[in-house]
Parts: sequence; C-alpha cells; structure tokens
Amino acid sequence: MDSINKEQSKEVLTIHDVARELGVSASTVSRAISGKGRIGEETRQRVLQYINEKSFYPNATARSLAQSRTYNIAIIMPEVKDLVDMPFFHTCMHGAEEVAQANDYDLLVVTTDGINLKPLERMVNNRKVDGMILTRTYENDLFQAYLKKSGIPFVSVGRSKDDSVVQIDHDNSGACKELVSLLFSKGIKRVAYLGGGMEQMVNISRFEGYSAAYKEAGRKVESGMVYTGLSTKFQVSKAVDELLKSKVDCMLCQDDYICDEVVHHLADKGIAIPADMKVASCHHSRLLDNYPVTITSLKFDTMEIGRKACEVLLAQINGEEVEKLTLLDYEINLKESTK
Amino acid sequence: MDSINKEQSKEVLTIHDVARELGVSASTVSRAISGKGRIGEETRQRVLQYINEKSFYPNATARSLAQSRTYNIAIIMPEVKDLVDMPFFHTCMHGAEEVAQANDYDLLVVTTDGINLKPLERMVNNRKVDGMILTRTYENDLFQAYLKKSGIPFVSVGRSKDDSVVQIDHDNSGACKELVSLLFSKGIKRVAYLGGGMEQMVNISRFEGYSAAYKEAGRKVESGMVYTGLSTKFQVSKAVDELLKSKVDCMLCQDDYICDEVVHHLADKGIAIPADMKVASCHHSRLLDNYPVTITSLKFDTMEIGRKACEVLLAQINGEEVEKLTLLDYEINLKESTK
DNA sequence: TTGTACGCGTTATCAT
DNA sequence: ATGATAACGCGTACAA
Repeated sequence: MDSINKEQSKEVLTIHDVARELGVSASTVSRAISGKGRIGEETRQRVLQYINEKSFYPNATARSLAQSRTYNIAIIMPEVKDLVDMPFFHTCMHGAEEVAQANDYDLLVVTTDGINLKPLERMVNNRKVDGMILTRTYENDLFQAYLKKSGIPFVSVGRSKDDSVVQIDHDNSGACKELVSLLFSKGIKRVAYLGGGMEQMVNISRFEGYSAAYKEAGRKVESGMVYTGLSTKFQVSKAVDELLKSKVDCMLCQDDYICDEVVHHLADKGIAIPADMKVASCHHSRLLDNYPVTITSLKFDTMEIGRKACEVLLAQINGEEVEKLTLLDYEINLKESTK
Repeated sequence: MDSINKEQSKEVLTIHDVARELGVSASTVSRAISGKGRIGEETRQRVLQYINEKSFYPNATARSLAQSRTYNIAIIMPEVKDLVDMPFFHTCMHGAEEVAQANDYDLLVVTTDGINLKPLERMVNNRKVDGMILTRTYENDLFQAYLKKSGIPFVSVGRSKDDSVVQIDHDNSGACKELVSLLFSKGIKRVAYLGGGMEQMVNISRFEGYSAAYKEAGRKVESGMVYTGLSTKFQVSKAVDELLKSKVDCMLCQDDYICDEVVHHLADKGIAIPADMKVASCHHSRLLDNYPVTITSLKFDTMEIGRKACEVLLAQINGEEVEKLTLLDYEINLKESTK
C-alpha cells in the first residue's frame, strides 16, 4: 500500500524507480546510462529499453552535483550599440550554441558593457558554468585578467595581448595585409586607412595588417593617410573630406559601418566609385550588399568562429591540451569598388 | 591533524566549513543567507560578515537540487535568416536577460528553426530551466502545443491563437489600425499593403489592424491592393510594379525589410517619395535611417518586450496569477514619406 | 558483473 | 533561536 502510493505520487521517475522496477540496483541503471563502468550487455540493453519506453531522463541537476560539472558554458556578449556589430556577435553565439548542444552542453548568455565586472563575477561565483567564451577583447582587458585569476576555463574570440590566454580569431592581420598587398599589385598606390577605436583588439589586428603590407612593399605608412578613433558619421565624413584633398587612391575601411558612411559621403560629393576613388572594407556584411557598386571586402565565417571557440573551450574543460592560438581562414572578395 | 588537512585541501568553502568556523550549525548559516526561517539578528550578522570576508558563495547546483529549482530560464530564438530580424530578437533577448539577472536568474539560449522540436524537448527533459520564453509565434504553433503538454511554465513573445497561452506582445494590430486611420485622415485614400508570410502571428496581427482601419472607415479592403507572402526582393519589386498600375496613394510595408526594397525599387523607377507615392512601414529599424527621405513608421520598444516577457514568466514560475495577455505600447512616427 | 554505501552541498522538517 | 537529520537524485569507490 505504502509503496503503491509512493509510486503514484511520483511526478517524474528517478533512477531508483527504474532500478526497483527492473529488479536491479540504482548504480546499475546509472552505469547503463552513462556507459561508464562494467556492465553486462544484456542488462544494459534491458535498462536502456526501459528508460526509453518510459521516457526517463536523469535529473541534470543531481548529475551536476555528483560530478561537479554543470554541462553549461557562458558566452559573454558586449552590449551592442551599433547595429552593424550585432550580426557578428549574434552569429558567433549561434555557432557556439550549435557545438554546445552537440556535446550536450547548454549555453548561457551574459551581456556586459566593457567595464562592469559584476556580471562576470556573479557567473564565476555561482559556479553555474564550466567555462566561458569571451567575445570582445580589449588591449587592456579587465575581463581576461579577472577570469584568469579566477581559474575558470575560458577562451577569447579575438586576439589578446596576453599570450597565456586561449585565443580564437580570424586572421584579421593576415587578411588585411594580403588585401592591401593585392591592391598594391593592382597599381593602387596610396591606400588610406579609416578606422574606429583602437582599444579593441580586432581593430589593432587589422591596422597591423595594413601596416605590414606597407612595410613589405618597402614603403612607410604616411601619417596623413591614417585615421583612427572614428566613431561618429560626422567624424568619418570629415576624414573623407580631408583625404580627398591629399590625393589618395583608395580608402580602406576598418569595418562595414565606416564603409557605409564612406560610400554615402562619396556619393553625396558626386565622387564615383571606382572611377574617382577606390573603396574596400576589412569586414563584409550584408549592409554592403545594398550599394549600386559592389564593394571589395574581407569575408570571415562568423558562425565558424563561434563553433571553433566552443570546441576549444570544451576540449579545455575536458582537460585536453589546447592550442593557445587558433587562427581561422578568410576570403578576399575583389569587387567593382577597386576595379 | 585530520581536520587541518581537510580544511587545507578544500578548494572552495561550503556551508559546513563556514558553520564549523563560526561554531554554529550548517542550517543556521543557510538561514542567514536565505533569510528564511527564524534566526537571531546577532548571529545573522556574524554569519553574513564572515561569508563576506571569506567571499563564500553557496553552491548553486546544490541549492537547485534541494529546492528543485534551477534559477535558469531559456529563451527560444528563431534561426535568423534575414538580417533585419536580428535586432528584434537579439534586443528582446537582452531585455529578458536584464530582468533575469536582476532576479538572480540566468538565461539560456536555444536556437531553433520553426520545425524541429528536438532542442525544445531536450531542454524540457533535462529540466535545466524553470521556464521558457518563446520568441516567434506561428498561427499553427507546434512549440506552444508541446510546451503546453509538457507542463513547463512558458510565455510567448507575440500573439497566439491559443487563448490559454500567456502572451506578451506589442499592440501590432492596434498600431497598424491607428496608422492607417491617420493616413486616411491626412487625405491619403488608397493604402496598399505589402506583407510577408502569414504563418507568423506578428504578420497576421498587422494585417488585422490594416483591415480594421478600412472597416472603421466604412470601406472595404480591395483585394488588388493587398500583397502577402512576399519573401524575396524580386517578389516585392514585382508587387510594387503591379501596384503602380493601379493608382494607389500609399504603400504600407509590413516590415522594414519589405520597406527597404520598396524604397529602393521606387527610386530605381524614378518615383519620388512622397510626391508621387507615399510610403510607410509597420516596423522601424535603423535600416530606415539610411534613406534620403525619412519614413513614417511604427516604433516598438523591443528591449521592453523582452523585459516584460521575463517578468511575467518569473511571476508565473513563482506561482503568481498572471495576465494571459499583455499588450505593450507603440509609437507612430509621422515623417516625410507620408507628407 | 552487480550491489552497498557514501558523498556532492544545499534546503527543510522536526526537535530542543 | 538553533541544531541534528533527512531528503534532493545521481555517481562512484569499494565490496561481494
């Protein structure tokens, strides 16, 4: 009587219920499910079939507690102010999620501005995740410093100044270098650079590539042809105006946001692309697809960087030795804008 | 000796360590932290001060197990194909996360296409979350049906055909109705409608509003002025071409994606907005900010819908009685395009 | 191969 | 007000 009531009142099955029903012990059921430890193939099948029939799913929380493993990871997302940044981070997140799911992991989102450590601390202290993915890196990165100190496994999407940090990135530097070299080889001599904030590593990498191309060509970057720290449309258009006075052949834009403004401003001025001015972008997005003239740009597989970051993180969580630096491939799309 | 070793080998503190150190019992520490149950103010302070000093944080997993509560919720995101959809869902997610964090909850992301139930089932079966937010609703919604059957608390961002589902939405219908009525009152008589797939509830709501405005004006919607199911640029431009033959005054676009194409196509045709044709959009995004002419549109606070959805879900999880339907406000921005 | 017993770190019930 | 003790559901060393 007692046992019947007990059984009926159970909302969901536990490993013990299954064990009792099958006349085996709970540990046997556990072994059958996890595949760890020796177990007779026959009983194994019997258990698996039963839990499949009854659609029993082991309690993830209990498993977490017993294994001190949450099967969760977190992805730290920046607060996106510019809409153009959103596709990158969102798609990256999606890639990470895909790999996470495939490994029976779940993905937790944490959004932070670039300053406040609180959300990170909370996540670390609560121990609800086994590791973290950092999706925007800075030259002086407080988040990395904190995570390193905390001891929690993490990887960074984007380069770090700290070599001990596990980094996954597109080869932004190599890509920009090759792009500029390619422009040179097409007879485009004076390539100007229009960039945003240099506190973000991705922007540093791109500028490095630009500089490297000049160096390899035996030339020096002319200071008058480089604009960085551009954050508003007005600043971009002003930079364009100044560059127009100094006889540049091509404007290389650090990202599609800047490129968007450059294209519009040139159009307003009645300057034809590519006849009067070449334009190229260090980052492609569909924003660039809306122009009458197609834009030469670098293309990175954003989903892939998310996937890779998650793969490396999981490997690290599993105690495997991982590469400190994983550089992903890029595509250079030569289009009309540099013809 | 034994106890010293034990203490030293501890990686992180537990509630028992704290208890032993303070000469109290574990339950007292628990009470001090949770605030539940009676406890002397003096000891309470003593415990709180100690755990603050030692920066002790209770193990979230253990707490989950004991309370059968995960302090996690999931947000189900659609796989975004159109870039224009991304801001909505991403911002909505951000809003939800904000409220979640504020309530000591964490947010898990699950991306699904509109068909495959597996990711949802996995989430439900694993019991890693206390509830879910559904962010895209369909007229015939398999996800809602499944979640309802599963018994897990959930809310939907967007309307549902099922009245028993807890829904949070902008008043898309009301907004569209008011917009069209406003256009009528400005002397704009023939307002055409260009919309996408009618399997999504948001699109159904908008069209309902459009129809309602006609009805209120004592007029009937002319079938030749309504295009739905538009999904490619080509389809949109073809619809525009056809409408141009039939003397419409204004093209009302269901979303910014369609509006974008309409604006571009009209420009290609040399048709001036608003002189030759008025244009309005049922959804605003920064995509619309890039045009030479500003576009009349509806504006919804996307962050707010995410926040609200999370609030209602948490209330529901806490066993509170919640409204079945929460409609959020909207803004109508009258701009040049309908002057 | 299988079962027993204990640990994982809390919360909650019942005494005191 | 506080403490002992039993859950919560699973994993695992150890024993059989």
